[in-house]
Amino acid sequence: MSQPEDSSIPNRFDFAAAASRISQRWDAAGCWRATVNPQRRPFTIVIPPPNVTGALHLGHGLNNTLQDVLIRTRRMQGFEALWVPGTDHAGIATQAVVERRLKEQENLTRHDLGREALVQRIWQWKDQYETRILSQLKRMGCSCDWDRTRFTLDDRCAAAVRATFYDLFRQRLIYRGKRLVNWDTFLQTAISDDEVFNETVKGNFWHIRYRVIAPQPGEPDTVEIATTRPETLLGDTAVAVHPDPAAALEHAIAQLRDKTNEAGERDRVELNRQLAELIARRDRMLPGLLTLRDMALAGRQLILPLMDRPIPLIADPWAKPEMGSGCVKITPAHDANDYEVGLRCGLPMINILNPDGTLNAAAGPYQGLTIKQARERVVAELDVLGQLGEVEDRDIELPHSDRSKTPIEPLLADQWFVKMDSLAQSAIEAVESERVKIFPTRYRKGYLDWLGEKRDWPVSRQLWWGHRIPIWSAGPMEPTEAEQLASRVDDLGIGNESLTHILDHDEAGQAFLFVCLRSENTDWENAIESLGLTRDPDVLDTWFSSALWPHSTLGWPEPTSELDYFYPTSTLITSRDIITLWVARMVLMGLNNTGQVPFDEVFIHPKILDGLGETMSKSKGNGVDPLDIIDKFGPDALRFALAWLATETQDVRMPVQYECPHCEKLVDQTKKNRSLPKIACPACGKSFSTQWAESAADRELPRGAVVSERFETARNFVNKLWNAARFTLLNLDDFTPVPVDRETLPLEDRWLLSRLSSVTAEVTESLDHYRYAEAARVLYDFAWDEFCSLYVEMAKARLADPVSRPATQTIIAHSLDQLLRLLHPFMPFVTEEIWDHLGQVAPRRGLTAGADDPGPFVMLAPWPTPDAQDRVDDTIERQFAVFREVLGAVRKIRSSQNIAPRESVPVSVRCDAEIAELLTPMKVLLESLATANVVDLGPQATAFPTDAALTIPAFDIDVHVDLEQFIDVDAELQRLQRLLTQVAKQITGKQQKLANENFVSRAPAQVVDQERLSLDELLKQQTGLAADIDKLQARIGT
RNA sequence: GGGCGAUUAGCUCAGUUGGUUAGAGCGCCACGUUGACAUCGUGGAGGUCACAGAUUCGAGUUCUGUAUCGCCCA
Repeated sequence: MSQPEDSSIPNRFDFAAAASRISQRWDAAGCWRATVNPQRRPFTIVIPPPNVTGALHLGHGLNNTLQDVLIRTRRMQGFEALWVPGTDHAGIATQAVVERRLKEQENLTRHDLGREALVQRIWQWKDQYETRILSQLKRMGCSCDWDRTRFTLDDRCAAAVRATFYDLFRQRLIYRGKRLVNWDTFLQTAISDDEVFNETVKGNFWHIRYRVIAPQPGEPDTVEIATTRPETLLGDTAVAVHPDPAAALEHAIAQLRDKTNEAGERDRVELNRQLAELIARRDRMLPGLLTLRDMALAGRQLILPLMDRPIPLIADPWAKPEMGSGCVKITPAHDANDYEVGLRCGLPMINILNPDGTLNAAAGPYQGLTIKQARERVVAELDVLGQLGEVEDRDIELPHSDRSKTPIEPLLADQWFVKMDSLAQSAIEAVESERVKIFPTRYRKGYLDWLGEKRDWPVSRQLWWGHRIPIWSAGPMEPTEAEQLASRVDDLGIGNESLTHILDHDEAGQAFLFVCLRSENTDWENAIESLGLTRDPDVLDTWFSSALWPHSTLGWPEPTSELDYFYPTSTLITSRDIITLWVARMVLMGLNNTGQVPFDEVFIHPKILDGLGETMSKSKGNGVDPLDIIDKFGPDALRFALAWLATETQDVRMPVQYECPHCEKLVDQTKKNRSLPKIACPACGKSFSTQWAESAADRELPRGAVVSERFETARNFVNKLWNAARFTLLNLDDFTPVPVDRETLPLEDRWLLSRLSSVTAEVTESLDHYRYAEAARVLYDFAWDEFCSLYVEMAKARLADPVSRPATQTIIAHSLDQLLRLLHPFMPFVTEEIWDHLGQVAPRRGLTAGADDPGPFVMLAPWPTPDAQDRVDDTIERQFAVFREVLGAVRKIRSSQNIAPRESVPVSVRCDAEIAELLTPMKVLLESLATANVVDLGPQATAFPTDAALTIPAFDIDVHVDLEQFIDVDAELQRLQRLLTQVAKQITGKQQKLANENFVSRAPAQVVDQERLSLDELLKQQTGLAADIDKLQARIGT
């Protein structure tokens, strides 16, 4: 054996140096590049484009690791594998971030800057973070086709957006309408329902009396309502009472009664009390409510306080007789429910708000006030008038903008909508028919339910950052005037492939002309504007462009060869929170634009939570930068750990610590410190910086690495692989592949090849079904417990023997080669680095005659397939299972006796003839791995005079160790007693089971037999143990 | 209020169709360092599988209910 000498291979994998070197090699060779290649089957993934609001965190780390594992596997499997990278402009989020900084750092608003300058600023921000994000992905090893990097606001995406908008507009699937939107008064834009969160705040419930105009005898002269937003009464257009209060109350009572009957003992008291109260309420209030109902039907009107405007008393089921006074004020322009009432009853809708949240002219004397000021004045003046009733304190669920964190005002506004009816239906059918398969399948329901509501999609955003809506409009005007204008637009001669328009009318009969242009063209735009049309100032919802991502990135609407070849894409890998916002919309837009689904499969992966169980997010500051982990543990450890954790049902909890760069103490990340730019170490008192450091002073501090013990396992695994490879490489210095005759190979070689086949099949199968964690576990266990701990150990002796050395080298080189391929998708850097070294000492390797040239990159090497020759050999795998049991038994006895590792012990193994035959050729292995001397093996083997024994009941084997030289009687007695207790417990259990008539008669005979057999074995074991104990005690006695 | 998921060792998580003694990593204990690896090796301790019922010869696994936590929707 050539002595493994001090070589150039270090005993730790220097991932920092290797990673950049390997990345450069991949880049130079274009390993990640995909081209239209009819010789191969395509496999395509589009990245869920990270938004450019900020840098990536571990959630993205997981998402992109899983994509890269898949794309690397498919590439090795011979597919033309394309992974399209890119980023998302994230309209409102990015603009909000930039605006916030503008305010903080320069005390300027976007209006101070103007549209063009603000957009300029946002582009700068985008450039900075796009660079950051792409470099994060590259350092993680993501094998995207970087030449195809896209941005949702780039020219190609813009062309796709324009073409889509034009098409939908022409199909009348885009329309303009007045809708109640969530108005963010801070950002001055409408935001979608998905960007709203509810927060409970302390507020009041004001009771207000409205006077009745000309009440008839027996009728009240005021009607009381209650509201949490008294200032909105300025926009009231009605007060409602329930049309059938008696029935409504009976219904409420019946419901409560049912609930009471079903409730448990504990809740019943409270429910009964509520029930009594409700019945009392009915008795007390019903006559009054009936009167009010009749008044409404008779057309009675009220005087709106402060505005002195008559408004009708109406009958509408929105008024709940079981709540408050039973009457409710109706403000259709500022409340979603009231809006519905307004539509039902044909009420006027009076908008009292300006975009900035101050009141407008419709609020009369209150014009110009903020909402808060108006509220105070309205309440004060009502009080003076004597129309203010009770004022209650109350917790109120108030919608807030997720973007500005300020309260939302519901506001009636002109918006563009996408009509969802047929589009949503197509996306529903795509999933129901399994043209798009969603994994895990439980996520189908949410997708289908959401689409099933078919709510029209408001796509206008009152922002400056985004795809500007390609609509020019004129109006209101007389219909004839509009028609004339339309024909003048036609006369521009742009052609109806590029320009389309519609005429619309409002309730008052006034006309509007809307012109849509299919592509960007300054001349046409100028011509249209010279006719007096003006361009819509709004931009489109970000998701509009994201919805096109799978086809726009491949060139649509141009009929590119890429689109033809790579589309539909194969798999989309994303996280569950955007199934509706994004996945559903991609499906329906893909179908509309291309007639095909955008992807065949969707895999939804778990989320990474912080140590407190909260999702990581940029705004919370608990996001861990993957680069921190890479710096500390290496990119392979990051990836392997994330894949290892990505099981199907559980989100991943990831407690992290900062490592103080001064004293190396770990500081837990907490709610308090997680968003600070610098942290003072509680141990040594010195400060260090975090990823949030911005000021020059903070940046000068040494950086505190973010660590988590959850990456250590993977880091250690990388190192284990590295060292197993190092051992192999050091033993291949004189290597030339030799032909291998499988039939005559030593047992351990055949075992390893069989295991390699099993593992290949398991890993391939797991990855095909997105079971990343399972694949990672199988590889980890195989590489560590079987390849390293067993095979490498067994190979040591054979490598030392010149006769067996060449064949052993051939097998170990081949096995390492295969293992590297299987691990490559998870750990691309360390495997590529080892591959390079392996290529130098074993440029040709493998088991076929003459061996193969495996090529310069494992990244491009063919994925292993278990072929017929390497078939799984169950007999050998069982044989090794027996062997490992025997090995473990010897080691356990040694350990319990504290026998020094170097001391060889005599061993005798009693077993049946068949097992003896299996184990005999493995005697040498047993002796070397257990430091033992096997003196007897077979049915005739017996105990030693001074003996320690362990029974392996599953195989009916007794392992004896001669303790003559080593006996520690007390230790041995202790061990035996412990065993005896365990065995006795099991015996009792089995005896009870077998005494059970039901079990014996009803369980399958096979199971019963097995129980009998194992009871017999246990009893034998018990007898043996008792005898051993007696013997030892006798020994003490003598 | 509706939907989905979770609850297994001190911590973070596996556990396939119900069937021997419920596993892993980390942490803990004991022993071990002259050659691949201390980012290591060998062995050990540690679990009423959230709780209560039901089905079954047999339940971590199936069903029902309860509690707690998380996410989504209203």
